[in-house]
Amino acid sequence: MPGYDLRLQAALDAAESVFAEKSYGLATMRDIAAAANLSVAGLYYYLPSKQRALGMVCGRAFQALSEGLERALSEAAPPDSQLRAFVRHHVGFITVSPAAYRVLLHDMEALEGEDRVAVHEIRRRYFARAADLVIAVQQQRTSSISTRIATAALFGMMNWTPMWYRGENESDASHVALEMSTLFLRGVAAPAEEPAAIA
Amino acid sequence: MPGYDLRLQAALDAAESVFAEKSYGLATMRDIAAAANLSVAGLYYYLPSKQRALGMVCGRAFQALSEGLERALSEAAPPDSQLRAFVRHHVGFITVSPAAYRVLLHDMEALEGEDRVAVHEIRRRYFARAADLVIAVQQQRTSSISTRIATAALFGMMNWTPMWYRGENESDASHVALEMSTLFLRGVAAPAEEPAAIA
DNA sequence: GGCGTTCTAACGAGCGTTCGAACGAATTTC
DNA sequence: GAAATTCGTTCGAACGCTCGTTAGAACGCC
Repeated sequence: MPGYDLRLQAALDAAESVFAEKSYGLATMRDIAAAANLSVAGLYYYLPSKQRALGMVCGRAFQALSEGLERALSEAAPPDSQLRAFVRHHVGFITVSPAAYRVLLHDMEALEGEDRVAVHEIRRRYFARAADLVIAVQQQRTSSISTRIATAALFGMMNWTPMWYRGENESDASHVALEMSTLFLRGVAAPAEEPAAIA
Repeated sequence: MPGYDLRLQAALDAAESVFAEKSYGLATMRDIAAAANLSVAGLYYYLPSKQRALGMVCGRAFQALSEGLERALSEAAPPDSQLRAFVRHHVGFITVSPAAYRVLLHDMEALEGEDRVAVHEIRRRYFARAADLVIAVQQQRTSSISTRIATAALFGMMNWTPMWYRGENESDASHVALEMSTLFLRGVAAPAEEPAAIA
């Protein structure tokens, strides 16, 4: 029954946008039902509860984020290019799906039970993947900055994007990604070998 | 009546920590009352409403943040030192008052009416002050990165700190601030004049 | 006795959730 | 071929509960 799954995704879209706009605690099932063009009881045919709706929204978002990452990284080989690809993908996701990412940033802490454990595990893996890239980049250089802080700084600058980015087309987003990865790569340390020979 | 103001601050402390832990939407006045060791009605003697409590918490936090900034910047003259002082102050505030900063990051959007306008104005000024520092730093260098993105990246890496920082003493925080400002200054561009003379 | 402070108890509203009926399009029955 | 039946889907209406907020009385210190 493809019709059911299509309407489930539409219900999750509605929940996602309402959570993103009002935050989980202030959002009501009546808000979500209105956004989904359903009655409240009609909405419950697709979403078992408000709490599970949050879990499904978060799970769906992180799933898309993680799958996209593997696709993006498979196209680049050297550490610098891999890191640039990672930033491009991450910033791209944030700008293409701002509502989904707002929920992940803002409301993930409101998860409980199994959903909380599962989603946190996906996130942990995603972060670990990024940390590995930072380590690979640092190993090519004489980096004085701790990996822990460098990774955190990288995520910080990317995840702050929703607060100010108002770009429209995809080239705006990849421009942001390009400048951010440049700032990061240059900031983490000068390359071990300079382009011009020293002696 | 110094006793009143002391207990008002205690009530705001309670509200701040509950907001930080549960987020504004999920926090209840009963939670805050319990944290303040007051009955619900007793709490209302100090806080006119939940909404105004959020406004007062945010206002108090931004006030402290802004006042501390002026103090921190008055001690450093050259642009680089000023930016380093700014980062040290900002990261210091986040690590010393994590609850306050969590509320600012997370729940400020839930503000309404006059409180919203007033707090947003303080934030705008604070951000503008930081942007000026970034401009001053960039003018000393050949920076290829847009000021807008650079400023956003700087705020992003600093504001992400609460997500991972678990340091205890003040030296941990200033170490983080040092590495972050180094990453940023080095990343924004190479200095125009090298420390060693060129010709 | 007065006043600043705190309490117990309750109000009305809105919340998440559920019940039982009604819809409509297949599918079956005669 | 029309009537009856099934089943996935949607609905209006309501349940019980918790929320923010308030009234009014009691406390303790000057």
